[in-house]
Amino acid sequence: MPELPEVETIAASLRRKVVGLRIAALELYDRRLLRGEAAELAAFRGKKITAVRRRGKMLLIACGGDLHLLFHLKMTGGFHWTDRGAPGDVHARLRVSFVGSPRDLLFRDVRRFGFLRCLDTGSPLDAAELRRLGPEPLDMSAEEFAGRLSGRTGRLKSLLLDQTFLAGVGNIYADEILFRARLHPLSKASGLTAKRTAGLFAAVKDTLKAAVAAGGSSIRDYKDADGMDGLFQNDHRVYGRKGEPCPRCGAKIRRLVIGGRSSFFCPRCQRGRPGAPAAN
DNA sequence: GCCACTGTTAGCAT
DNA sequence: CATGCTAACAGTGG
Repeated sequence: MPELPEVETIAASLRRKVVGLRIAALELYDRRLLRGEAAELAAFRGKKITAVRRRGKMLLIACGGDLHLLFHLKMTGGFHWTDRGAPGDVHARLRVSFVGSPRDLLFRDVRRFGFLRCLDTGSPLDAAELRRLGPEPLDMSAEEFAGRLSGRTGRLKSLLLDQTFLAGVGNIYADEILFRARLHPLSKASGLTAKRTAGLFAAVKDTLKAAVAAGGSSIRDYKDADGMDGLFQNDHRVYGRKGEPCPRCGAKIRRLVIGGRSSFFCPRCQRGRPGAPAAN
C-alpha cells in the first residue's frame, strides 16, 4: 500500500540509481500492467532517464524529450534490482535493462492492481491519471487547506482519502493524521472550527513529513527500490492496533469500517460522535 | 475449499 | 455536484 511517504521514498531511491542511465530494453511480462498499446514501449529504447518524481501516489520517470513512464503501485507494486538477464520471480511484470549496467530494474506486483502508462507530452502532469489530483499536501498552505475544506460536508476519514481533495494520503496515514489531530474519523468536515482545521492541517504535514523522514512504513511487503525497509511502522499510534492501549491515554484502540475501509482510532482521545461536529 | 480481508477506484444510487 | 456504498481487481491466509 504505498502512499505518499512510500512513493516518495521509492522515487528517491530510484532516482539515485537510474538518473543518467540509458534504457537498453523494456520487457513486458504481463500485458495487463500496461495501459495503452504495447508498441508504445519501443519509443523508450535508447532514451536516457533524466528525472524521477512523485505526484500523489504516482511515480513519473522522465526519459528525455517528452517521454515519461507513469507508474501507479496500488497495493503491492514495487521495484527491485536483479543481475542483468537473471530470471525474475513470478511476480515480475516488467524488466528494464540499461546500457552498460550490470543490473536490471524489475517492476513487481503480486496482485497486479498497479499500472504503467507511457506518456509522450511536455506536460505529463496533465495526463488523465494526474489531472484530477488535489494539491500536494507538503506543498500547500494552511489557507489553501482551509479553503478547500470549507463547504465539504463528508466525514473527515473519507475526505482525507479523497485523492481529488488531497493527493497522496491513504488509509494508514489518514488514521495516523486523525489521531494526531484528535479528531474522530466519522466527524463531519463542516463541523470543524478554524482552530481544529488548522490543527488537522498541521497533523497532515507533521505526519507525512515524519513518515517521509523515516522512509515510509514497511508493513506487508513494502520496501524501497534498494530493498530497504522503512521505519515509520514503529511510530504508528493507531493503525493496525485494535485492542491495544492508546499511547496517549491508555484506552483501547477501536476499529470501525468506514466506506469499506478499516479505521483505527482512540475512542477517548478522538471524541466526536458520528454526524456531530468533532469535540474534544 | 470457502470466504473474509486488503487499498483503490469506477460506477452507481441517493 | 457531493456523498457514500458496492463491486472488482488478485492473491493471502484463517
